[in-house]
Parts: sequence; C-alpha cells; structure tokens
Amino acid sequence: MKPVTARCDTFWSVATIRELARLCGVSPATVSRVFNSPEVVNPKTRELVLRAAERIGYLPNESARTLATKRSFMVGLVWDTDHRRPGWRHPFFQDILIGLKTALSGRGYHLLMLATNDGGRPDAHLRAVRRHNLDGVVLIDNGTWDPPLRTLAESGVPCVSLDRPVEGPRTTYVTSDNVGGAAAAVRHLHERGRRTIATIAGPERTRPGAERLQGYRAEMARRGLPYRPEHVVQGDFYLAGGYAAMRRLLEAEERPDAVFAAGDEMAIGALHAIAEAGLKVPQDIAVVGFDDIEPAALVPPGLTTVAQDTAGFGTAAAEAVVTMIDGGDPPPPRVLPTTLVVRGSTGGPLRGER
Amino acid sequence: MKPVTARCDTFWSVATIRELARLCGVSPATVSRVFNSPEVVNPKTRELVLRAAERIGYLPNESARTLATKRSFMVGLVWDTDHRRPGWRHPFFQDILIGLKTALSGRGYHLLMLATNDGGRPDAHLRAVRRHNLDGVVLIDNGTWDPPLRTLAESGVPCVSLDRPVEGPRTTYVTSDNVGGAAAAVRHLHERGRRTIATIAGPERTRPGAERLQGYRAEMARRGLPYRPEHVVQGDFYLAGGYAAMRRLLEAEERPDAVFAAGDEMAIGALHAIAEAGLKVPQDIAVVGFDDIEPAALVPPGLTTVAQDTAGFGTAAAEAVVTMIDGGDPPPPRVLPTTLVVRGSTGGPLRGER
DNA sequence: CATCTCGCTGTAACCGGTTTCATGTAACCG
DNA sequence: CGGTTACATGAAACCGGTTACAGCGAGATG
Repeated sequence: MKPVTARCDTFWSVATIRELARLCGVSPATVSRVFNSPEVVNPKTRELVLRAAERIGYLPNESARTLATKRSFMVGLVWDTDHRRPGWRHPFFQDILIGLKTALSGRGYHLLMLATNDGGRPDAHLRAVRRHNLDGVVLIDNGTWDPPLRTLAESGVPCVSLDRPVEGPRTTYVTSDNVGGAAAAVRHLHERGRRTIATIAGPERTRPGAERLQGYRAEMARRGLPYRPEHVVQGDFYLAGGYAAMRRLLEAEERPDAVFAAGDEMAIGALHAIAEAGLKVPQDIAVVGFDDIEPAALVPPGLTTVAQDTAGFGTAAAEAVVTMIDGGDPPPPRVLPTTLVVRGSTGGPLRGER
Repeated sequence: MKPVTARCDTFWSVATIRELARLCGVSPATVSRVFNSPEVVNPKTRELVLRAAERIGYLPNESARTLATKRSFMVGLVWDTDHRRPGWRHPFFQDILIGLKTALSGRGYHLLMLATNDGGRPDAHLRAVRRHNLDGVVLIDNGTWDPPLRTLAESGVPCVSLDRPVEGPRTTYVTSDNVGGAAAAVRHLHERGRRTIATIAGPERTRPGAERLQGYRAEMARRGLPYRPEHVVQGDFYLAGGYAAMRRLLEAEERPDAVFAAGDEMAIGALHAIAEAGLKVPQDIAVVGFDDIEPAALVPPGLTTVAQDTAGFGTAAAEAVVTMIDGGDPPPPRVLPTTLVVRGSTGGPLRGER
C-alpha cells in the first residue's frame, strides 16, 4: 500500500498561490493577475509564472476563489422527479443535458444537480443556490409549478425555465414551436390527401397540450377543413390514453382517415388500437405524432412525427443563463423550430422529400 | 425596477456567521459548533442560535466551509458523450441519475456534472476534481476507457464506475448480473418448449456483450441443449445490426425457434426481420431481449426482456462512493440482480407468473 | 478549603484565493 | 532637467467559515 499512498500524495500535492509566488519570486497578487487579467502583467513575468504553474501542477482552488469573488461559475439544475408519477421520464432529458453541459462547459461553467433534500425544507433549491453561490439556475420541466420554485424565480437569481414561462426579475424561458409543429403535421396530412383529420390532444392545462391543439385548429381552419368536435379527443400523453382515445375516434360517425396525436406515446397507443380494429396504417388511417421519441423509429411501420430540437434546448438555456449572469437583460423567450420527420405511418418520404 | 431590485436584495441579504454571533451575543466559534457538533454546545445557547439563524435566514457559505475543511460534499459525475457516435444515449441514463441524485441527496451530497472542457486538456476531469475539492466521483459508462480516466482512478479520489471495472487505490464498480440475466432468458425459452435457441450477441469487447454470451452458453450447456456455432451471430447493440443478424439466422440450415438478443434494440431489429420473412412472433420464433428499454413495451407484440435494476445502479454507486469518502475501504464490486419481464414475444405471462 | 474534572465558550490563526491602494520605475514632454 | 504619466508590482485587508488551544465557572472529591 505504501507506494500507492505515496502516489496519491504526489497527485494531490496541492500547491497554493503563495508557494507558486515564492517559487517565482513574485507576490501572490501577481500570480493571481496572471490567471485573471493576464494583459496587465508583464509578458516575461507572465510566462515565468505560467511555466512554473505548469511544472508544479498548480491549480487554483475554486472554493477560495468563489469565496473571494462571489462567483462560482456553477449553474444549478433544478430537476424534481418527486412530484411525477414514479418511473416518469422526460422524453429528452438526456439530450437536453448534453446540450446544456456542452454549452455551459464551453463557457467555463459547471452544472450542479441540485438536491431536493435539505432537511425537508420546501425552499431547498433557493437555499442551495445561496449556500453554493450559484450564478444561475436552469429549471427542467417540473410537472407542478409550486411556490418554492416561484420563490426561486423571484429571488433574483438568473433563471431559465424549459417549456414553461416563469416570472421573476431575471428570468426567461425556452420552448418549442408547438403551434407551428402541430400545424406542420396537419399540413403534411392534408398534402398527402387526407381530408378527415382528427386529433388526440394532450391535457389542456399543460402548455404543450394546449399549444399543439391550438396549432391543429388553426391549420385546419386555414385549409378550410371542417372542425368536428367529435374528432378532437382528450388524451393524457401516455400509451393507454392514446389507445383509448383512438378507440373513441374509431367509433365516431365519420371515421377519420388521419390522426394527429399530440405526443408519440399516444400515437403509438393509437397504432395499437388501429391494428386491433383490423385497419391498416397508413392505407386506412395515417398517423402523426409529436416529439420523435426513440420508439417512434422502431415501432412498425415507423411513426411520422414532429421532432423538437432537443439539444437546442440545452444550448439555448445555457446561452440565456450566461447572458443574464454576465449582467445582460433577460433575453426574450426563445421558441425553437420543429421539424417534421416523415416515416411509414404517413406513407414514408416521397421523392425529393427529406 | 427599483422595487424589484430592493426585493432581490432582501432575498440575498447574506448573513455571515459573525453577524449571527454578534446578534446572539456569542462567538462565531460557538455558532459554528451549533451547526457542526451541536452536542457540545449548551442546549439553551443552541436553541437561541438556531432560532436567530432561522429568523435572519442565515445560511452557511459552502465555499468558505469547503475552503476550511477541504470537504465539499460534492460528488463529480464523469459522463463523456464525446467519444460516442453522435446521438448515442445511455439506455438508463435518466434512471441512474435519479437514483444517484436521490441517494446522494439523502446523504447530504450534491452532484456536479463535470465539464470535459478545460482548455482542451486531457486530464480535465482530475483537474476539476482537485479545483473543486470534490469528495468523490462516479464514472458513467464512457465508451472508451482512455488514459485520463485511468489517471483519475489512480489519483486516489474515491471513484465508482458503472458497468466497468476500474483500477485504483480507492475504486470499485457496480454492474448488472449479465450472466445470470442471459441464463434466465435461455431458461425461460426452454421452459416454454423451445429447443433451438439462437443468440444475437453484443460486441465481445464490451463487458455486457461478453458476459451475456457467456451466460447464454452456460445455460445452454446446463440444459443439454446443443451448441451450434451458426446460431451465435454477432450484433452491435443497434437496430440495424439486430436486423442483419436475424436475417443470417433465418438462412441457417436449421431455423431456430427462439432467439435471445443481448440488447433490446437488436431484438427489435430481429422482430422486423422476422415479420419481413412472413413469420410470426411468438408462434414461429420467440424473442427475448435485454435491458427493458422504453420501446420494449411499446413495440408489438411486446418484447420479453431482461430488466436491469436501473435506479439501483445509482443508489449502489452513491452508497459505495460515500462509504469510501467516509474513510471506509472500497466495497467489493456490486452485482445487481436482473429480472425477466415476460411479454408477448414469448407468449406473454402465464397464470401465476409475474 | 484546595484541587481536580467537566462542560462550555472565546480568541485567534488559518484555509487560498482576490483586490484596493500605494509605490517604484521608466518613458515622455515641454 | 523637473514634472507628468503609464505600467508593473507588492503589502495587506478581506471573503466566511473552522478549529486548536486556552480559559473560566460550577460541581465533585479528598
């Protein structure tokens, strides 16, 4: 064990700024300046210090730096899984996180996943933000929008929310073009010759649910397609809800020849119901979903769907939060464009189409 | 704007330990003790301080605390997406993260997502660990196992790796029972009356790939089922690989009546190939996958598969890292049990089965 | 009553950076 | 050549905690 221990000590030899300064025959202040405002220090000194720093493996202690400057270069990620039904997953969580991490990392920030648990206090997040001197926070869709998060947003910390507006002095949000995406879905179906386009909507109290329904209605109206109340059924964004909704649609007086589901999981549930009824997709009924979750490509015959710019969420959030951290005004809400991905459930891509 | 600013200031009024001490008429040392070793301070004083702290909203500054104690109560998460092909996602990333966050949070730790980018240095992770005084790290499956990660593991930081052994003075790892899971899949198929059980293996250089193949072989041998080289085909864990592998199997001299695929995506690829050949699942060929990814439940007729204890990964990793942080010896590698989830692709659950 | 112990508390140094302010030097100008 | 200016640096205070050590009073003991 001895050599191993020695090895560790070597790696962990933490050189302080004073040691480095003494080694170079300069003052700690100068060393500090070399790293923080290199332009004000004499090039020769600068080189000297940098070389020595490299040699002894000097690394500034972030805690000390944060203590002195009150800037941690850390952004908190508020992501509560608790309110959700167990097992719930955000469809794009991983992509968002990749985008967020990459963008923040590129600007010199780290991402701290905030623990919810601070002795059971409701304002655990705000407390963590203050204890750790976080420079900003990103709120990932949190189901409920409870008072503690409000407090956080109103506290003055730069705060970017995903898919949901927040109010506060230094807040903004990022969302997808739900309206436009839904409209594109309807347009696609219409252009493929469908006339009777039904929709399985998401819960109206959710923002994406409401907006996608709005987009559907608007595009139907724009194209002069008739609005039939019995062709708008409510789902819950889950498989079973989509299945049930589709069965209702199949019983409608006039059977639709196309369905736009406001979420992929519901769309897949609809596929099941359609297959069960002995009908063919896309021949009898075409189906379009929303989100482009992983199964969409895997489930036969392939689900046409509206894809969101998942990594863009992370990137946009990172940009916005850094802007505010740097003292800028909160940027206006960012609405990310969506893309229609055409697969088998609407007949697949035609020549010349993407 | 004025009132808003004032509002912020209120929220941000950072009380220091000295102010709180003065307010209570005690010394800062006593206040510190109230929070760190309450048992040594007089109950009356303790109550006084706690009450005052609550009243003025005192929160200890973690940077100062870390600076003084060299413990940050933060664990780093090393998660490199870079080496992977773009768009690659870890099948359980979100569940692992939930487990990890919850378990760490319960023990008073936060999770810091380590940025890869430290001026392009290869040892960015170790540098970040040292700069931020991280107490430990968790390595999430990182594709390649490159030297910088080795350096990190050997540096003496408590280090838990997922699904892959690491070597270092204070390291351990968590993995699933791949061998047992594969064996369970074979047993299940055999018990359902299948005799000619083929397998679509994962790349042999990956640990799960190798172990699942091993489990398949062992169980086949144990049950006296013949080993046929042409019934063991190599896949790549992806859809297309599974599809291609299945087509090879269908061309085999003796057509298998069951297939165990070492990954769900490959299994789904196999389902496509089987359907294309005009065969029925499970009547003609039964299929079992591995991982229980989300699409497994959604793709008809439902994929029987070996589920891993995804959240358990996070929990186990958290336990292990905290043990080591607390000075304990590295716990032995943890092998998490797997569960067979029976769905339509092997005929669905029978009475009395789960 | 002297002494010892125990429980509680305060003083002050320390953790490792940053930053204000003062100072010294060299260059520039009239 | 005296005076101004720009540049480079150092001394020292400060950020907000922790903790070794010393001290004090009350109760126990001989």
